Amino acid sequence: MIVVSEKDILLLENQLCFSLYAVSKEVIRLYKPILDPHGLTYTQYITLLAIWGNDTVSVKELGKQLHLDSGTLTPVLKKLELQGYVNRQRDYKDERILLVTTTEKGRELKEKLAAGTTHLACLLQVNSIDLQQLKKDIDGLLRIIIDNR
Amino acid sequence: MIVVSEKDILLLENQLCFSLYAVSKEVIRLYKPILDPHGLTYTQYITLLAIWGNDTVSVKELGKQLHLDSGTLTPVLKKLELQGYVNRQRDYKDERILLVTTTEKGRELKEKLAAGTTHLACLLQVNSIDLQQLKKDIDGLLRIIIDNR
DNA sequence: CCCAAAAAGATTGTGTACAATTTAATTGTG
DNA sequence: CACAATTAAATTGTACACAATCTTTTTGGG
Repeated sequence: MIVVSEKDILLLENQLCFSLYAVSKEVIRLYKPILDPHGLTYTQYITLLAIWGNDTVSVKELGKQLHLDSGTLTPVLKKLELQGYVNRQRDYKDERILLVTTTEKGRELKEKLAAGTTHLACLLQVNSIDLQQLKKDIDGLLRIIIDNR
Repeated sequence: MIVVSEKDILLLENQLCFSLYAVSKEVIRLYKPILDPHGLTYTQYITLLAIWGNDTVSVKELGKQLHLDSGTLTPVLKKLELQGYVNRQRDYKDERILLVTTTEKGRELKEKLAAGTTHLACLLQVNSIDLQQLKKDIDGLLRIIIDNR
């Protein structure tokens, strides 16, 4: 086992946090050419992913799944509505709750995006890293952090 | 080997990109209580890490190490200078280049932060994940992405 | 039933990120 | 040497991300 000495802890290249930060941004960058033609940002994209994974979903539940709050989601959802990809309407049983659903145009977009993202997955998969295992490890770390807070 | 079917690719929970995005934000959140008392943001923190790792460094080289451009770095560096943690001055041999160095106050801050971040590392290390290996895998992925662009 | 507390979004303000453009300095080529 | 091309930062504009606050609606205890 390699131990990082006290002295070296504060080196950028020894920081797991920075590796995560950097790779996250680079992966988001990979999505840009796929999303741009549809006028989508990455945040809009993952928001749509979450919406597609739920028949009907509240902003609060979306925020929980996406690790985002209403301050971020409200403008994103308004934009997606403006683009015609989602519907926003209050729950008639509880007017505090805003329910979000996908539209027909949103469903069509989902079909179109499947091809591009499959291509992206292949681009990475040709290489030697086990992405499935990597994702499991990252999700494990995520769980530990969330359970400890 | 588990294969994700075409149909399930566009599920949020199957997206490696989202796991990276989420865990990166959560790890940054962990740093907040450590950085806040010093009036530092996470971006300022990693920028300082990079500066501490170099005697003298240009904005361009900082950007390369941090995966950030001058649009992000210029205001961050100005703030760090205002707080007294770094010096900014043009290279007398080439006035286009801005050279950044740490100050005595910056070096003192480094000492103070070492304790907090060691604590943070321990908080995660008690658990079952091999963070060293995880970092290696993430850095491997980062390398592949960068080499392919 | 009434009203304080809680809950869900929306809003506001600050600080990134990053693309695109601008400015100033330097380099390379005729 | 002159000047176009290149380079390094800074600036501008847009879109998050998140803390803090505000508004509206609902809930729960007396």
